[in-house]
Amino acid sequence: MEKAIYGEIDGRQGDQMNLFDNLLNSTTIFKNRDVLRHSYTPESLPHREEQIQQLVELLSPLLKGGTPSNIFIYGKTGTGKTATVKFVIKNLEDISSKMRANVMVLYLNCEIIDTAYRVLASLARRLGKNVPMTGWPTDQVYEEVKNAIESKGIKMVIVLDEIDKLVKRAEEALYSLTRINSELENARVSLIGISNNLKFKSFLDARILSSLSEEELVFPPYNAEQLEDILKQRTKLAFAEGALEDGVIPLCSAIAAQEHGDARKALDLLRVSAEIAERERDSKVRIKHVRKAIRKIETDYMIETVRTLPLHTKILLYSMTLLAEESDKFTTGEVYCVYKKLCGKICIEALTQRRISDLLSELDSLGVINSIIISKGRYGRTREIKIEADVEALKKALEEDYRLQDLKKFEEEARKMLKLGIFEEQTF
DNA sequence: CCTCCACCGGAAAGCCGGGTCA
DNA sequence: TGACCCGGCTTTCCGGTGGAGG
Repeated sequence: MEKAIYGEIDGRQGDQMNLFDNLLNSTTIFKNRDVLRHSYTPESLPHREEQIQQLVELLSPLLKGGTPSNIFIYGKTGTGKTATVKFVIKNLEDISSKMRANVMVLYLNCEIIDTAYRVLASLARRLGKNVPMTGWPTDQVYEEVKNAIESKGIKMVIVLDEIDKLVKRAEEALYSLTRINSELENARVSLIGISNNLKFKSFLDARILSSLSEEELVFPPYNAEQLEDILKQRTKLAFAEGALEDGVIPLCSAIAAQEHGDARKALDLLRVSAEIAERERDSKVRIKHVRKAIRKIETDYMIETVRTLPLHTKILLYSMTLLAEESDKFTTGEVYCVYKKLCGKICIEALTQRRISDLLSELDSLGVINSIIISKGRYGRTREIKIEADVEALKKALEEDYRLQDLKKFEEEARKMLKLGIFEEQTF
């Protein structure tokens, strides 16, 4: 990528060009790329009419002086939960300010606001109270919030997005929020919990759960045609006329539909495809760009998982990249030998082979490597391993870890040893 | 048909950091 | 504050095994 950009600039050194001219001049494909981002809330949500209607009905008591039930929303990622809720909330706020209904809505993403204190403090701030970011006892903030709601006599709707993130850190905050109504005289609080993890229900205290999920809404995954509609809708806003080759949208939709009907994936795929097309100075997004995008997203994802792997797994992977230079298949024993030597070189205690065997299984299920158990008769039974991911990209990701820096120095030596087959013997 | 290799993978116990409770 | 517990990671121990070679 970098090379390509520099290359082109070198070639045109004569002209007085700004570094960004290249990119600025070639934006014929995109009209507005923000439309494809996750944060964008569209004007309408195709194929979510039913859920919108249900949500509206559940919330309608707010405008008639009643109290809506607490609502629990469940659906996999990219099924439009957040978008739908935000969409409905916005309408609710608009109409309630028009009707002068005393309704206040607070949207919280629990991935960011992930402790009891922060939840309560955000609430307090939304209510105009001046609560410091840290410092106060949590129950004091709770009192503050309760009093503020009570004195204003408002109907409050609190949306807790990614509520599963709260359970571990702030279950008691959830508990007190579900019970707050019993302490209020002339104000009401309703909760909307959003989660993409259904198992989360089983972790939750039964009392919280029953109060939280008085009403439940399920968001099913989108199918390919539905995804197509969504992409078409966004395409109109995001791209210039005729910037997409025929078949691009169906392909993106089909791929995303295979993977759990995730609209977010579909949009990402389309955006990345377009970015590749743009970089290649093509006037249109073509099927081949989508194919490239699929691979790019795959490797990016793989790199990200590799980055977050624990140290020993990284060393293990590094050993395998070395072995992969010699042949594309190798066995547990070979990997373990190299791994052990590498550990010795950087003064790290090696794990046992038993553990390595487990780590290999984990890498297998992550899809970084592919291993099958075969029998070589007299020569034993073992895993036959090959690296599934792009080895170069993998190596690059591994070398980012400062703890593996020293292994590079050892690389040449290791190669020679591999060629000579010295790796069978014990180390030190 | 039997042997025996080189590892698989289950069970159980140990270690460690963090959280809880009196 | 220290005793205690919990869960994740790791080691120890060990029985199990498909099939090439005898």
